[in-house]
Order: sequence, then structure tokens, then C-alpha cells
Amino acid sequence: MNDSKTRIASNIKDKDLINVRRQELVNAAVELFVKKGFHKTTVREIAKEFGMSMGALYDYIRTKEDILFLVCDHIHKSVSEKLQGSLVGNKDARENLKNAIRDYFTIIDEIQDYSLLLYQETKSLNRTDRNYILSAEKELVAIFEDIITHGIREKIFKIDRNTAKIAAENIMVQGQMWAFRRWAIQKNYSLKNYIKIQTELILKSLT
Amino acid sequence: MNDSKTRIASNIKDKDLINVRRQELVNAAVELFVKKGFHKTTVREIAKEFGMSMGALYDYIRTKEDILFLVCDHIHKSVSEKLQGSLVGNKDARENLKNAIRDYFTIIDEIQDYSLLLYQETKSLNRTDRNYILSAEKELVAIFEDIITHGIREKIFKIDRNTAKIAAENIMVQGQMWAFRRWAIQKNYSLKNYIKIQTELILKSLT
Amino acid sequence: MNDSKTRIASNIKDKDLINVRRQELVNAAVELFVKKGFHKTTVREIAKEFGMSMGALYDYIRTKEDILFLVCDHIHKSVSEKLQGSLVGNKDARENLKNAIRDYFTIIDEIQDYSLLLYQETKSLNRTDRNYILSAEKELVAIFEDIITHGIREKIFKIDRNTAKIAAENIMVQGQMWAFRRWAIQKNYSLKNYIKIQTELILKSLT
Amino acid sequence: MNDSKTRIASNIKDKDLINVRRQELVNAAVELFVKKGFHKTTVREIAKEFGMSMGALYDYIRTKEDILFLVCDHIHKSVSEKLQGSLVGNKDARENLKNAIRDYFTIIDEIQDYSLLLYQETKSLNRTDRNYILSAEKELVAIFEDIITHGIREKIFKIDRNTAKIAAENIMVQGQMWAFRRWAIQKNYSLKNYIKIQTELILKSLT
DNA sequence: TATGAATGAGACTTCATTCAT
DNA sequence: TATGAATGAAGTCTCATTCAT
Repeated sequence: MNDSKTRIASNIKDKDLINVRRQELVNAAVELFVKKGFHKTTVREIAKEFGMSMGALYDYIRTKEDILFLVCDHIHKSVSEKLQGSLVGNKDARENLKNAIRDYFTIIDEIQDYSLLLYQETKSLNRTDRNYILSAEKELVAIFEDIITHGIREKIFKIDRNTAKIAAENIMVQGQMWAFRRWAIQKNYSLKNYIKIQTELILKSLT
Repeated sequence: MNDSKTRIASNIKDKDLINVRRQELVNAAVELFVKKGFHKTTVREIAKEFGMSMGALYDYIRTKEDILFLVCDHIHKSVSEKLQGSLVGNKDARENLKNAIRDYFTIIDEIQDYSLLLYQETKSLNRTDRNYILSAEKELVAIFEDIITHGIREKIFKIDRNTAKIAAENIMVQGQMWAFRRWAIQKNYSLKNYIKIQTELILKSLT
Repeated sequence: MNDSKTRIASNIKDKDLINVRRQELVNAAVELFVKKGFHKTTVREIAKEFGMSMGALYDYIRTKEDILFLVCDHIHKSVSEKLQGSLVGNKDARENLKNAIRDYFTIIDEIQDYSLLLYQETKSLNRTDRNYILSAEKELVAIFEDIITHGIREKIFKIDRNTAKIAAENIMVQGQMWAFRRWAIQKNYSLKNYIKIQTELILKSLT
Repeated sequence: MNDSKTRIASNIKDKDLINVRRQELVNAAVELFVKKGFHKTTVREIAKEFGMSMGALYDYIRTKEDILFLVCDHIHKSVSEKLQGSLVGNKDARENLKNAIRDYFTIIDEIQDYSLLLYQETKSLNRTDRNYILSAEKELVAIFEDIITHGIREKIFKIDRNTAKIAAENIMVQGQMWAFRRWAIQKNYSLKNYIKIQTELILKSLT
């Protein structure tokens, strides 16, 4: 199983307890990582926020990096679940894409601190963990690619398959942009406005 | 007075020597930062690569963060100078934009390790230094925004001013994407191909 | 709240352990400070004498200067407690003063290395800590001033209030002299003799 | 020769130049030592204040401690010369003593920062240099002891020889007190007042 | 399971002193 | 004689991780 739950070893036998505690751990860590970054946050601080002892904390993880993985995984799952949940896709591709963009960008906005964290600290993971996160990322891109591909089949979008993949990547990145270039964008644009403008640009580019 | 050269204090009196040595220092540090990241690179390693003693290194900077600033500043200047150098802009807006995109993406590709570093470690700078880099970044965006604005005036592009700014941001980020999402993109696309596809998407979206 | 115990932050939660270890720390540091001075003693040496790792040492203090504060505070408390303990003051002012002088000078002699340290290194403390020690010092002076003031009221001493304060300061300093000018004094005078001579001079000056 | 001038080796041949430069060096260093203490003052800072290069500075001394010695020696000589210069001693012992006390305390006051420095940093000298300074100090004490001894012979002072030595030490220390306990004394007493009170106490104690 | 004191390696930084020019 | 860049050892402090209780 390549399940993120079992990737990280633990001293604790009770699987449910592991999950509960790890969720608490993630909640404690994520705020600290957002505020100070991964490297500048100490395990002591996390334990304190976590409300447990250092020893207890280390019963649920093996290394500090494990915490980062749990956090990144959690953030990614949040986005992914919310986005999957919002997709109904019973309309035409154009409408489906508009909805997906709106929902995705809205999710990014809601958890923009976390998105930023994900974007900035993934590189601090070891190869294996990073690849795990990146695979998950690919699944998200695939959602947009699928919608576009449907549109192509339906002759709504006039681009080829190769372009579809890039277009899907663009959408992903334009969502993340809202968070990681907020210093440049959010001064001048409301989220609603941003969504509207980007959606128009995207749709024009696909047609 | 807000020159990046003079932002960082030095014990050394010979200004030319400072510049020479700092360039050497940047060269030494950048490879290490690319390979291991800023936080995991030690000053000792940098000094070794620099080819001088720790003490000598600290004659040219005050803190480890200063090195990161020098590196980021250098990378940004590289991109900026190359891009400015390549701009002739004697054609119509459409042609100018195509050329600028091609040149910018090509530059990013040439120094993609550095680009990646810049976009991943800027956040590790202190407020002041980070703002300095971000201001420089804004100047780059302005180049693309200008070209687009000209196109709007020339009635070549059919978008409003608000959209122009976002479109310019998009171009910037789509260039950086080539580096920071290379794991997703570079397997399947050559740079030439990537430029072609993105250029088409962009131009369609503006028309 | 201005307790010397709580002035210095610690990572350790067990308050009693803090006190025990800090006492051990003071014992380890004081000999080194006496032998080599504060600046020439390294934290590594202190840790070694302390019998624990550097990390453990820094669990009980924040900076090297904290150690000096603990040491100075400890020394001062020693003197102060011993002196307070010896004061009965049921005789006339003349007798009380003689006893106080004898006791104070004797205490100084017993811990003369520490006294010396206190009067040489207090200046190395930061403003706040130094003021704390100096305030404590003032309380000691007040003891002598009180006795003298009583003597004035009882018409035993024929000096005015202004003079009393200076006389009290003199007594303090003449006690400390025994330590800090030992190179000049202790060759030629026994403690007993020194006390006798100084007591006579003081009493004559007050009468 | 145990001359302080020749105690410290120099690369420079021209003896007069050595003396001139060393005087400048002392002037530069003393202010820094007063402000920051010996240990916290760097040789670089001294060289800068000195107006010469590090290399030049090291042509006139061998170690940083040499500078401290030069400074301490200079301060001591200042006090000593001024005091010797003011002594005429053509009156009776009582009057001579009063004048000497007044002059000595006044000198201490004039250079109280330097007195303090001398008192606090002598311990940082190596054994040899420290002894040199302490010997010089003894000569000063001898001045007061002489006056008192004369007074004893003249039957003006009613104390024995042993007591005379201690009384002389007391005077020295009471002068230094004005500097090193200024935080306790100078708030409440003017120099004039302090001299008056101490003189009275001393004279009463000797009579 | 849980605690938290202890470890110890290693991080960044400083600075007295030297030496090629 | 003068310069100041360079040395490198040593300093203080941090922190992920462990383990006795």
C-alpha cells in the first residue's frame, strides 16, 4: 500500500489513535509552518502547540520531516477532496470547466496560507515523500485535463491533446498564483474579479 | 543609494575587490543552494567552495542570509539584463510579445536551476531584502504588461487594462513554471514545443 | 516577581530541578570565574565542570551572561544571609557595630575569592542584572547605616546623618578591600588584626 | 630597566616615534575601553580610532593586552604625576594630609572614567604587567603613609605605625570609591561635600 | 503509553594576529 | 614603515532526537 497513513512508522499500536493524534499534530504544525516556515519551526514548538511531550510526539513520527509530509499530505488532500466534492460535471465542458476553475480558485483562496506552504516547502521533503505529493498533484491536474479533453471531443475546445495538458497545468498554476503572488495580485483584484478574468482568458485560449 | 551592492556591509575597503569576491562567492554558493537548498547548506561548505577561510568570507558579508540575497539578486539581474537586452520591439505588439515570451522562456530554461532557487528561497530572506527582490520582479512583469498595453492601443489585443495586468503575470508565471514544474512538463515537452504551445494559448486569450 | 530565580528563563519544567541544577552550575562556574575571569572562561569549560553537556547547560539558562548573574546573585545572597543571620543587635550601637563589622569582614574573608569576583565582574552584566545586584548591595549598606543611625540617636556617635551614610559605605568598602587589595594588605596583617585596626579607626571617626 | 616604555617590544626603531604613536594609541584605546570595557573592544576598533592600519598598530605593540598595559600605565602615571605635583608639604601633617586628600580625590574625580577602568581592568593584565601597575599603586599609598607617619612623629596623630599603613590604604580606596561606587554616592553628595565628610572622618580616626 | 531532561554534533559568527604587497 | 586582506581557531548557542523513569 502506498497509503500516506502507513508510509510513516509509529510506535503506537492503536491505528485509530494514530490517525486522531496525527490530525492534531498536523493542525498544530501547520500554523507554525505557515508563520515561520518549516526550517525555522522547532520540534519543541510543535510539541508545545500539539499539547504533548516531545516523547509522545516522536511516538507518532520518526523525524521532523515526517511532520512536514503529514502536513503537505493533509493540505493536498483537503484541496483534492473539496475539489472532487464540488465536481458534478453534468453540464457541457465549457460550463464544467468554469465551475471547476471557480471552485478550485475558491478553495485555494480559503486555504491560501496552506497552499503557499505546500508550494514552498514541498522541496524540503525527501525524494520519496516529495514524489508522493507530486503524484497527488498530478491527479489534480488530470481533473482539469479531463474536462478539457471532453471539451475537445465535444468540439467545444479547438486545441489538440498536447495543448490540453499544458492548459490544465496553466489552470493549476494560475490557481496557486493567487496565493504565491498575492503580494502582486491581491492588492488590485478581488477573488471574484480574479476568477472572472482568468476564466475568460482561459476560455478564449481554448476556443 | 538603494543599490544592492551597498546594501550589505563589508569589512573590506577595496570596492572593486568586494565586487570580484562577491561574484566568486555567489558562484560558489549558488551551486550549493541549488543542490541542497539554502537551509541545508552550511557556511563552511560555502567557504570551502569559495576557496577562502570562513573569516575571509565574513569580511564580505555580515550574515548567511546576505549570501542568499546576493545570490537572489544576481539571478534576478541575470534574467532581467538578458531580457532587457533582447528586447528590440520595433515590430507590432503581437510580434514583440512573441519574441519577448520566447526570449524570457529561453532565459528561464538556460538558468532553470537558478530560477527554481530564486522562486523557492526568496521567502527565506528578511522582509527588506525580500521586498527588494520582489520590486525587481515587478519591473519584469511591467515589461510584458507594456507590450500588451501597446497591443491594446493598437487594437491588436482585445482585452481591457485590468486583464492586461493579469495576463502579464500569467506570462511570468508560465515562464517560471517551466522550471518549477519541470517534473510534470519537461518529460513530455521540449522547450521549443512548450514555447510554441504557450505562445499560442496566450495570443488566443488576448485576441 | 522580581525574584532572581524567575528572572532567567529555562526550558526545564521541574522548578525544583532548576534550582538544584542551577546551584550545581553556580558551583561549577564560580571556581572557573575566580581562576580565569568571566570573559576567559568558556561555556564549554563550565559545562565540563558542571558535568553535563552544553545542551543540558543551556536548558537552565539562556546566555553565558545568565551564568554570571546566577553566580553574582548567589555570592551576594551568601554574604547577605550570613550577615543578616549574625545580627542580633541587643546591645548598644557601639557594640552592635563592632559585631557587625567583625562578622561582615569575617564573611568576606571566608569567601574572599567570590567577593573579589563579585566586585570585578558585576560590570560585565547587562544593565538590568547589574541594577539588580546593586540594589541588593544597597540593602547591605543599609544595615550598617541603620546601626550607625541608632548610635546617633542614642548620642553614642557624634556625626550627622549625611556622614552616617558615607561611614556605612566606608565600612562596606573596607570589608571588600580585604579581598580586592589583599596583595597589599594580607601580607602584613592577619584578619583578626585587620578587623581590630579598622574597627578602632571607624569607631574613633564616629565618636 | 623596568621602564614601562621598554617593557613592550616594537618593530619600530625610532624611539621618539614609538612614544608619540603609543600616546596616540592610548588616547584612542582609553575612550573605547571606558565605553565598552577591554574585552568587548576589538583591535579593529582601536586601529580605526587610532587612525592607522591594523599592521601599523601591531608595529607598536605585540598583543592586545599590551594596549591595556599602556592604558593602565598611562592612567596611573597621570594620577601619580598630578598628585606628586600638588604636594608641597610645608605645613603640618594635618594640613598636608588634608591637602593631599583633597588633591587626590579631585584628581580621581577629574578622570573618574579612567580610574574606574584602571580599577576594573587591571585584573585582565598578565601577572608581570599587573605587578608593575600594583607596584606603582604602592608608591601612591606610600605618599599618604608618609604624611601620616610624619604626623605620628610630630605627635599630631595618635595611632601606631601598623594602623598608619591601613589608614593610608583606606584613603586610597576612599578616593577610588568616589569612582567605583558613584552609583551609590554621587547622587547624594557633591565632590566638595564628599571630600569634606571623608576628611573629617579620617582626621577624627587618626587623632 | 507518556514524559521531558539530556545529548552532542554542528550551526553561525567573531576577532587577534599575520604577511604579501 | 605602512596597508589591509586573509587566516583559522575558538566562541556561543541551537535543536532533532533519545531514553530512563
